[in-house]
Amino acid sequence: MLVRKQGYAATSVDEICAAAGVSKGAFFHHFASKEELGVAAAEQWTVRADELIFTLPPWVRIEDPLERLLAHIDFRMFMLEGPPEGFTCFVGTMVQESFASSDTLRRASDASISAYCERLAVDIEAAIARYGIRDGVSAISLSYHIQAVLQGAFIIAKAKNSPKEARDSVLHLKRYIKMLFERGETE
Amino acid sequence: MLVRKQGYAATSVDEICAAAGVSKGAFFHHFASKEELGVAAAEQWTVRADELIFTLPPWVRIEDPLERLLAHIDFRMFMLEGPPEGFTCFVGTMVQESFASSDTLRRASDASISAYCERLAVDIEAAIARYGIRDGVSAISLSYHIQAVLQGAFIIAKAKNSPKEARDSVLHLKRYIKMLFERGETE
DNA sequence: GACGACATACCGACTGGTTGGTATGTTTAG
DNA sequence: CTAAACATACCAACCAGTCGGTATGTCGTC
Repeated sequence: MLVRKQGYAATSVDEICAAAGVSKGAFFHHFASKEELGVAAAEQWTVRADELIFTLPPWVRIEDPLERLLAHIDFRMFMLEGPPEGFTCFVGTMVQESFASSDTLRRASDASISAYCERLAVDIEAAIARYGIRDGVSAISLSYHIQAVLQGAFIIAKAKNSPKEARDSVLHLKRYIKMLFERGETE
Repeated sequence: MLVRKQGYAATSVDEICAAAGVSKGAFFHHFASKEELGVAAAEQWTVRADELIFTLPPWVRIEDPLERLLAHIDFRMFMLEGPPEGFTCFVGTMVQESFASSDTLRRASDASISAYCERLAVDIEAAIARYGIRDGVSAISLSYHIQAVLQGAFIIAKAKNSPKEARDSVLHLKRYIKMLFERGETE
């Protein structure tokens, strides 16, 4: 999607229509406003991201939940190579633009991010159940932390116009997760 | 600054002029374009952030570099309370909007972020020299990781409209740093 | 199966307002 | 007197959103 590359505000309805090959009349027939498109796009993004990350890749069938989690991190790190429109999180970008101007868009973005984090927390929970974890860290808070590191890595990668520093940051995340699970007490 | 709250694209030159109490003529007398204002704002942000984080707070005079680093993390976490315009990183937000449309703005944002990270790396380097660190982690890469976690935490806080998850993420970062330095081999 | 009544999908010219930027005039300081 | 600092009025381009119109069903009724 164009909006993913350019941002929500920077992409006009005319551009969207031209790229999608539809008329402006058709656009406003299906969406009452540009904002409504943003909400729909966020919902679709939730579905697509879930597929792309939790369904399609082969490593999602790794049995060991901790190994699966680490493979997940590796996968996200691998995505940092290549152009920003390949790794950028659509809702992460949109929420920064819209949280001040549109609560509707903010909520839609939040819903998408939360859905991802809650899905990821399931795997983390399984890993904790099997291996235990240090300091009684909760699955959901670690999940949000992973999300935060990734979002931050995207920003660094865009600013640097290079994936190097971002990749290193995700490596730090991976090391942290390993450390949390090694010697973690099973309760 | 208004741009910090609303974002670069979402803030018009007229608004900026009204808020600053100057006429549009005066604005374009000082800046050739809106983009040039963005660059100047990024430069000013570098200075202000350095003061706000590395000069003014009392804890910058803590002698132990590791304790100082951890106090720094606590400080950033504390900033997450309160409204977004209080904790938001101006250049972090701007780079997301502009990296696709203006390389000039992207470079200006990068310069600001890099300046912060390099300054922080000095403290980290001192901590490593005194205590050693696990896995031969480099000061500058840890510095960028800290930056990434903070930027990511800002996004989460904005999406959730609450600092809770973001605060927890920074706590994870703090735990990670502690773990890196505990039992680190001094070379 | 023929007919009108109504609904849905779609088109693209148009509008009112906003945008970044300019042209031109006025004030102020050295 | 001059040049920089500022103000005012203005512009063309662009923006999201509207509106009258058309083409294509798809019902119910006789």
